[in-house]
Amino acid sequence: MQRTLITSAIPYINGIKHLGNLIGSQLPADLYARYARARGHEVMFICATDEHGTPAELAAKKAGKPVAEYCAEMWQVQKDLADGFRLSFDHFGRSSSPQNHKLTQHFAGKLDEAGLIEERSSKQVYSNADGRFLPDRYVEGTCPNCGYERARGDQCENCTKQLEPTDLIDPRSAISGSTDLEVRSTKHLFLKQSQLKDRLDAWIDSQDGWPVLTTSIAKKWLHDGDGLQDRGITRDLDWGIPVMRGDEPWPGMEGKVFYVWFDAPIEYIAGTAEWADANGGDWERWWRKDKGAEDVRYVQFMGKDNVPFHTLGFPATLLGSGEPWKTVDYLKAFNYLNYDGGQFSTSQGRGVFMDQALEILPSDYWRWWLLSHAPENQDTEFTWEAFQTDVNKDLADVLGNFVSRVTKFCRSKFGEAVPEGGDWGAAETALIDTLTTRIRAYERHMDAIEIRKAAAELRAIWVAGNEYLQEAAPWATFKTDPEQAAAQIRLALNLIRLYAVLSRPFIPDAAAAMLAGMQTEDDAWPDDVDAAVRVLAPGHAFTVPDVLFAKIDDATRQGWAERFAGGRRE
RNA sequence: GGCGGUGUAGCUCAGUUGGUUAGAGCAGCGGAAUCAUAAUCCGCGUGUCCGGGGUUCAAGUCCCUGCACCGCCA
Repeated sequence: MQRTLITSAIPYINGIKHLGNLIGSQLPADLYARYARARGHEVMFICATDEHGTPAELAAKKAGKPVAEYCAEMWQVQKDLADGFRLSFDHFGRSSSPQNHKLTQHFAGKLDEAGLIEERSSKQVYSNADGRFLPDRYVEGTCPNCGYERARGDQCENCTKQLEPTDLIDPRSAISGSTDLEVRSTKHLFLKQSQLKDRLDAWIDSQDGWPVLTTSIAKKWLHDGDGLQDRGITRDLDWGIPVMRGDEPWPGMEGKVFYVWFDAPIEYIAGTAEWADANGGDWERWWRKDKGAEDVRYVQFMGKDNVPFHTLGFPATLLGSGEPWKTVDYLKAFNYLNYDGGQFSTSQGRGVFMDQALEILPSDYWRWWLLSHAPENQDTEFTWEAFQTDVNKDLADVLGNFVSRVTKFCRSKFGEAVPEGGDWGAAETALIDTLTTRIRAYERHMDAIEIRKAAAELRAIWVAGNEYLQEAAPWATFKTDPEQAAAQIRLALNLIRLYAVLSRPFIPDAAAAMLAGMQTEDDAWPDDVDAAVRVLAPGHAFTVPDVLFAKIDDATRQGWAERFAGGRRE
């Protein structure tokens, strides 16, 4: 049995994600996971929340809660939304889990053993009023270059000049506004990625068929300027994974935690360990090549902004450890989804967020539109007009109406059971040939994770059913040859089951409703299409399903467009 | 500023290693059908493939250059 490990980039704990985030990793990962399962793969699909770092601390403070409590609550919120979108994770973990603490500390220890960790001193701004070190971006002040008064310590947003916090004039804490700041010396651990440059380069070269978007980003970071830079992997914060060398204390690092970007990808592994602890499974056979993971195919999904960390940062951790960890085999990166002529904006509340989306429509509408327009090759535009016409046409008219016309016609002429009698002829053979060709193409596109092409093929498969009905015209043949009409409608009823199986990765709820209507649990993949359209035998009872997809009318669409134009209130 | 990406039909997008009259869906126009969520099916595209050079027997597809938009810069 083919084994497939799938991870989606883990969403940050701070707040509800918008549809652009959803289509950038979690949703396509779910599509692939569902497809792989349908094809009989053994699948492990892992996602989690990314919980550490200063933004989480500040969000908790704003909410007036301890950070651990805040994260626990927000994890539940994100978990519920993931369920609402039918994201079929085998486990939705937390980067703050004990399993991740242990693994992150383990990796740090191994990297140190390999001579890849170096302690370095640096100067950093300390805020006496806040009682903490301030990350560069949380120091504000006047830009020495352009005089902008709200420049951040890493960069001036006004003139884009790269800055050091100590460059700022009249610096203050962005957290409290306090000007009681001082520069203190502090020690941090650095991962000497520069020493791994050639190994990473060779590793990337050895990958077959990676998307251009992926390799070009990775290569740029490897070769641009001075090449791959060493990276600080610790921070002076309270909230995070305490710095330890495996199980041992790390002298000089007391009170410090690992940087969120170091521990976050390790959560892919730790999340699998969380799954194993909860379900009694074995996580190492997914991740350790010496313990059974040699035959695993590992596929990652992420937005393009995440590519450097997955092609270089995380592999540096895995390869540098000197242990036989499973590394990614195929990495699928996405561009951005824009919203009605601009960007989705979390800060401005512009666009549709996951909770709002589920409030106004069932998840299948969103899943279908987003996946069939996935920003695979370039940024893609979401407009309400396009969403309305596409969803109405594809889901309500082409697919939903097909189910209606077939089941209702049968009910009125033959009753609610698959009719018997009659024979199939040239038209039926031609349809089965067409479907076979298209289903094989659909499989190729899904195997290659070419999502838009797969969606287009699936739609064409739906259309083929309508074409057949139009040509066969059972409503006409019924008048002259009821037996032939019975044979025709028998095939059409079987198409509903077939469509449910094929469509389930995209629209799981509608697919379930279709199978329920056909009163069958046979969801076998149609390796043999001719056999697949004979599963529902004469006499098999069915029910007419409710309308699968209600249409979106113009007034409703306009209302949504106005409601989501901006200014979401938290 | 540096780097990267994008620019193809009214709209959203496909166009493999350069090779027959540049494609799909939607929208639009015309027709057929009437089982169905006024839902379906068929037919219809003379598009400076952003502009300008160049390589080639042949370029949307390669090279140079200009323009526009977008992103990234740890």
